[in-house]
Amino acid sequence: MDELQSAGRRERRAAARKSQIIDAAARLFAEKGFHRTTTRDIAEAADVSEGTLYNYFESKDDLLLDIMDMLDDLPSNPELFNEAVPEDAHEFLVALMKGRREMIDQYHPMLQSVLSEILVNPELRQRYYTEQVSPGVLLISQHLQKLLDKGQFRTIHVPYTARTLVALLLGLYVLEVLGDPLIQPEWDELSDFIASLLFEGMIPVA
Amino acid sequence: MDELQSAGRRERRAAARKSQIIDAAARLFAEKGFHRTTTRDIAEAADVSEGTLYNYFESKDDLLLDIMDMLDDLPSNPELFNEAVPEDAHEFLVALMKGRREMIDQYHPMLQSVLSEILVNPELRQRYYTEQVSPGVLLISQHLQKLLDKGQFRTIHVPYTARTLVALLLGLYVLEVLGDPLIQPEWDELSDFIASLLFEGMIPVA
Amino acid sequence: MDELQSAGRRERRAAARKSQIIDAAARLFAEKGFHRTTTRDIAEAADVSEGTLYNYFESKDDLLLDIMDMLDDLPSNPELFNEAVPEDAHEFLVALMKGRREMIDQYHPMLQSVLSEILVNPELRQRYYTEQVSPGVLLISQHLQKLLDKGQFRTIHVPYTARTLVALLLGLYVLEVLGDPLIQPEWDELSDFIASLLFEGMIPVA
Amino acid sequence: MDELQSAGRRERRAAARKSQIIDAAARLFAEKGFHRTTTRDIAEAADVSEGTLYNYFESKDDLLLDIMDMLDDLPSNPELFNEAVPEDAHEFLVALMKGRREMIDQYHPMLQSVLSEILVNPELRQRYYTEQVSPGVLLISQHLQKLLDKGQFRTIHVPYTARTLVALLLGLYVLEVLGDPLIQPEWDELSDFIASLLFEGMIPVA
DNA sequence: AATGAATGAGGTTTCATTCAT
DNA sequence: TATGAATGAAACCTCATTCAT
Repeated sequence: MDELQSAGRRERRAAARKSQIIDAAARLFAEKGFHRTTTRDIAEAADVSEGTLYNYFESKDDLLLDIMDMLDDLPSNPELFNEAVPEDAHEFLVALMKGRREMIDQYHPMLQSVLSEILVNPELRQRYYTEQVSPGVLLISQHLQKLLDKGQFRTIHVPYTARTLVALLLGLYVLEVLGDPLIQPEWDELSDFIASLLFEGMIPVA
Repeated sequence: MDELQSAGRRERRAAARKSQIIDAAARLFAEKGFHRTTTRDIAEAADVSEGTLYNYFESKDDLLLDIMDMLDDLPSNPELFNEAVPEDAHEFLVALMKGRREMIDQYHPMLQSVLSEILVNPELRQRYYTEQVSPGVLLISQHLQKLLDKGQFRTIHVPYTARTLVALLLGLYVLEVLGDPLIQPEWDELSDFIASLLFEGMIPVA
Repeated sequence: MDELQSAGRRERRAAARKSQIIDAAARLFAEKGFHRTTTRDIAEAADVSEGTLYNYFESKDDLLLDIMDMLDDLPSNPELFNEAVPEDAHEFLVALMKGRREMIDQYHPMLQSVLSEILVNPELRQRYYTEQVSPGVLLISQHLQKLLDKGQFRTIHVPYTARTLVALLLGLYVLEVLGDPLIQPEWDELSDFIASLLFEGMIPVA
Repeated sequence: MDELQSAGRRERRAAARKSQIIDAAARLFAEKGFHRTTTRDIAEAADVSEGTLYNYFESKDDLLLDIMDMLDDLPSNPELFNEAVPEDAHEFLVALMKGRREMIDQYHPMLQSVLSEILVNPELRQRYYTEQVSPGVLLISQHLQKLLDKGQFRTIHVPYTARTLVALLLGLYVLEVLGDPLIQPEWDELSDFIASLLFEGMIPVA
């Protein structure tokens, strides 16, 4: 039992180290990009030696993959969808964006660092699409279908709508990263506005 | 006149070389990313020596900046907006997306290579926001205002709407880059769908 | 105490490495000049890898500056002057030249490598003048003044005399470097000769 | 005769070009050193194209050798010695230094650029010693001998004296190059002082 | 004879990774 | 397990030289 305990402690310590390193790395990757961040930078930011990095990660590339893994395991998204399925369509979209906001706030460095590399690394790209985007589209599609079944929408093309929503979320994030001063501070208002835009349309009523 | 001629020819040759190099570089940057592309790669792809690269560009970074400059000078966007202002709001959005499609098709490598770096290079990011995103938002805002004045819309929040549209365009592009198989082939249908979504809304007509 | 010991050992090893590299570099610089010596040459001569050079020196230029720093810290010169002030003027000059000889013998590669660059590098030149030449002139001036006060000389122009001596020492070194076969082997005789030349003059005694 | 004339003109033009290039090169070599001066720098300073350099010089190294050749052909030194042999020893030294001054003033860039390289290039070094230093020492020795024969000196060791003088001249030049503010402006006074120092000595008369 | 674009060898420097302590 | 000095491959870039015009 002593062994088990110490083994457990060791594991916890190891996990803590790992996340300490990942946090530091993700922050730096987001700030300066994966390639402009040296392993020395990471080691210093994580307050370990360079050698130690390699006790926890096979390589610098591996570190990035582990950051992606973390994003896979995020509880936020699935939970949001599985637990509370708002009856109201407007509420659904607002909730979707609220969840998105929380995710961004919490994992912004990871998201940004990963997104940049994904755009130019075919391997990562495919993995990200398969593990993140595609499931996201599917999940939204299912919800849309449910809402459709409940008669909340006029007949719409579900795959198109799902992609429109995903694109919108992605695009807002990119716009925010690019420095648009409006997105982050007015997220709630924007959510509300977009929801009404999408559901009520822009055309003047009669 | 002989001198003028040969000077003109030389200039044209130089410009041709420059664009030959830029094309090769942009393609490689899009494929493997800026940092995984070596100057040797670029030289080989452009069928010149590495030394020659530096007769036309100060540095590898400068090459990326020059690619950005090219995007600034794109005629497509301004033209689209200045010439034909569709009376109809639906037409407007469809035209907007058509123009976007053409731009992507023609400059895809440049866009992709630049976007990746922008996300993690504060300097580039600000420049891109100032020179591309911000003017884009403004242009769309003005058009929306015109259409609003003509009574084509119910009262909407113009800055929010403009950002929604820009985010949508950006997001669709990112989604396409990430490998979504639906975006590019069904762009026209998607355009039409999005237009009707935004204008008529999703709510079933009473 | 264990830590202190290992820290001390590490420091000593680092200092040893540094001087091992500096020695190799100075030798090569003296042989072939700073610019014809590659970092690879230095690495090989110092029996380390090229990468290791950069763990100890910021750049190749920095290596040269560090060689200059070493010359600043030479104990020989100050000691010579501070300790034994020969009463006799003749003895003074002979001692001066003896000290010079020892310095040359010990630091010849450093001196030669530095001198060549100094001649064509304004920045280095100024630094060398300020840190080496000027203090040297001052020191000699002070000694001359003392000897003058003691009535060992007829009235002379101290600044001119100091410069004459410094120029003579510099010139003899250059002459030796240029390959004059007489300077180095007959240094002692030459010292004696120069001393008597300067003090007794060339004119036949009435 | 027409041909001869044009051939002559061509030759003169070619010689002019050559000296135009040499002047520019020597100036730059003196300013920044041989190795920090690029062929492009030289071409620009000489107002020709880089290609043209190679119509007049085999290589950049060759350019330096040609600068050395120029120094060989200097009329000043031989003339000084051959023509006026001052009867008076004091006058002799003053004249020697005056000639030296003129040579420095006129050929300073060449001298400085060549000297720096000589210090670290064994081949150049030997050539310079053989062609410049050694003959200089010899010439001075002969004059000293003549003066000695005339009874102007007490018995001195001629080779040592000659080297002392050459070292002094060399050293003063180096001191000047290093930035000593006194040498160049007070050259005449210094000459006079050194002459009296060497001939009358420093010892107080009786 | 003059040009200057093209070349490519070779230089300095960086940095991910290893390994002895 | 943690360290950090050592490594060396490979990157970017320079520049003397060539050659078609």
